[in-house]
Amino acid sequence: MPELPDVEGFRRVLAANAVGERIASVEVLDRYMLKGTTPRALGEAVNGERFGEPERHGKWLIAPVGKARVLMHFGMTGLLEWVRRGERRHPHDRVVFLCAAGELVYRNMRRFGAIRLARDEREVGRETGGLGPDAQQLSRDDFHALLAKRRGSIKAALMDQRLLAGLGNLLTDEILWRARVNPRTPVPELSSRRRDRLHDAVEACIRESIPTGRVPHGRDWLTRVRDERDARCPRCGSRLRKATVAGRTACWCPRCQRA
DNA sequence: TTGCATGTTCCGGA
DNA sequence: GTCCGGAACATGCA
Repeated sequence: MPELPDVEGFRRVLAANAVGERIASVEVLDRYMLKGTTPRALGEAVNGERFGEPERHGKWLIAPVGKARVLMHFGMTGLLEWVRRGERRHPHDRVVFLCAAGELVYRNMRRFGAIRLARDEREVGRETGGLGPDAQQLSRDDFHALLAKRRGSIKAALMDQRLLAGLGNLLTDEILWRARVNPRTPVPELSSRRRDRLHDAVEACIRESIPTGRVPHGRDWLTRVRDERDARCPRCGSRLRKATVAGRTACWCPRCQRA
């Protein structure tokens, strides 16, 4: 699941239910999910403290708890849920924050991803590992500046979290399809006008994904059709192409997005 | 049984 | 230093 819109949805789950709640204790069902910390250190940092207003940077959810920050990454199959106290555990529940009003559950089937702990605001950047600016609030000028130093394919650039944070495989394909840019295009070959179009597409795709809390399966989205066996372009009806680009399965329209 | 999956990291090579 | 491909990580599903 988790790309920027999904994590934004998890942020809302936390904001709507857990903010102001005091953490009685943390249940670490799978300590493998904890990276750079231990169940004990996590407990000592958060027990008795209250959740503050959560933030998101790229695919990371940042939950203030007292002075500390609990950092959550969801890998490919993670999610966050608010459940009633004493609710039966799901087999993939990994870490649970117990509060009086309910329980905040970090679930993750494949166990990619991590929960990290920053002792204060300053440690957040180090723990999340040098992320670029969040893709949701990236000005046109900043977008141009980022691409200016880039040489590889545009698909690789958009997915590079150190360049800009939040875009994954699905969202990147949507953006390229909307902007009518072939995923293999080397960044230096992109005209200024096409870079503008890409920036417009980044903004539009994110804006339209946020309310859903996922990459939409709407009428004019590749995501709706990309997994079909005879997938066709929602715009022109051409047969969609699939191939590995920048290490991931890219999906694009050979007619709308000519090389 | 094999291949693939919405993520990240590490390694070798160009 | 940059960039890419491939493998690895862990798990479930078609």
